[in-house]
Amino acid sequence: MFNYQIFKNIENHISLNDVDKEYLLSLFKVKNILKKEYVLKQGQNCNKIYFVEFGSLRAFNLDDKGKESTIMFAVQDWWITDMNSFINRQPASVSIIALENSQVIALDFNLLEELYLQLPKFERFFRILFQNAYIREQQRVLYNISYTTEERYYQFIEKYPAISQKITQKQIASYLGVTPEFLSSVKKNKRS
Amino acid sequence: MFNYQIFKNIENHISLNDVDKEYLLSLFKVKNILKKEYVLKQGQNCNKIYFVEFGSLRAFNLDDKGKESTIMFAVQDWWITDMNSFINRQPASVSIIALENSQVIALDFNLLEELYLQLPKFERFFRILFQNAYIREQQRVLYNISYTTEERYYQFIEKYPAISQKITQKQIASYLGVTPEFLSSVKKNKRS
DNA sequence: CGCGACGTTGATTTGCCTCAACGATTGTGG
DNA sequence: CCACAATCGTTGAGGCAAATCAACGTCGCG
Repeated sequence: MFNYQIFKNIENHISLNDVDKEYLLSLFKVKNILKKEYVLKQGQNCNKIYFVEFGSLRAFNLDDKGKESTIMFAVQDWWITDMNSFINRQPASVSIIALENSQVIALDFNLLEELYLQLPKFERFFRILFQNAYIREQQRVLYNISYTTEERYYQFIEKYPAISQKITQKQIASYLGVTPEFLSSVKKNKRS
Repeated sequence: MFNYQIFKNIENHISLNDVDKEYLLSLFKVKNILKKEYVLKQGQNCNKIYFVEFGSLRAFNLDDKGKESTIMFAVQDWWITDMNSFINRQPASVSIIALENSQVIALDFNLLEELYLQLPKFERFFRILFQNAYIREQQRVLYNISYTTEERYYQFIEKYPAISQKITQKQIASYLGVTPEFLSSVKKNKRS
């Protein structure tokens, strides 16, 4: 029961004893999700944060013109949610969908708040988690505003090879913020 | 001595007694910065995080073609650093410069690590700080890849009026990732 | 087998950049 | 305090980057 991936993930930053793990298991909800099944739908209130035990998910926004923009992918060992919706109790601006059959561990907002009080070391764990997430997003902003599409494409597949294997060209394009047609033409003019 | 802005900022999320404040004061370095003075130069190792007591700063990347990309602005009551450099001990990918005469409070990386150990409630404080920073950056990514330049311009000045007052068109353009000339032409075709 | 989504290609249009020029503002040294 | 230099914001011409739209072969799935 204790050999969930999530414990290893947490123990990268803080230590857990068996009592902690028992307690955590009482908070977690393990969910199996089918390919193409939605974990969250845009507009809903998102009150859970998810950890991917195995499989892969995609979070994307759908605008009023029908254009999809991929905010993030999550493969094994990643955390994912609509953070603004989760923290500030706002309607979600993204949907989260499974790219393949997956297993996630869901942690409810109120239970997480309770966890912070019961085991303050989780403040540290999530401090480090958010710190890294912030760094990643800040670098992504820099790439978006200062690099070309070609550069961003190759940076993406080099930085996230595990993700790149599981997704389509169309999905990478929506992550980069370009059309699939344009990404296709960029790839044709191979790396100079 | 205790009436620094930074204490109010911290007390938005955790409570401080006078002993805490004394201790904090021993960690802080208060710095006055002149307009156009650099707080951090790209390439250096950044081992400090800064809180803006008053004034305003700008963090920007300079690429090999001489193009500036503004990563963030910080006015009174904001925290700013090159987070990747600060946390991962990497060379900074941005410079930070004062837009006007300013006062910042600098906190050293090692002293912050010490602070986490001495006063664990600061894990909570920075957990919340990074959580919010992550949410902001994630929304900025979404804006970047799914909205037009015109939309992003008006969103920026509505969201950050205090910042908008203090900066030039050129700086907004470099934050949005477009040229000053193009931003100028966008503004001419006023909001339809 | 047949449908629908995907990846590609090409033609056309639009968004945005580059470069150059200009007046207006700001800053600076004498 | 003035004169000059530097930077800023704007405008316009031309070129490239990227979107749009339509067409077509391929593949996975029911």
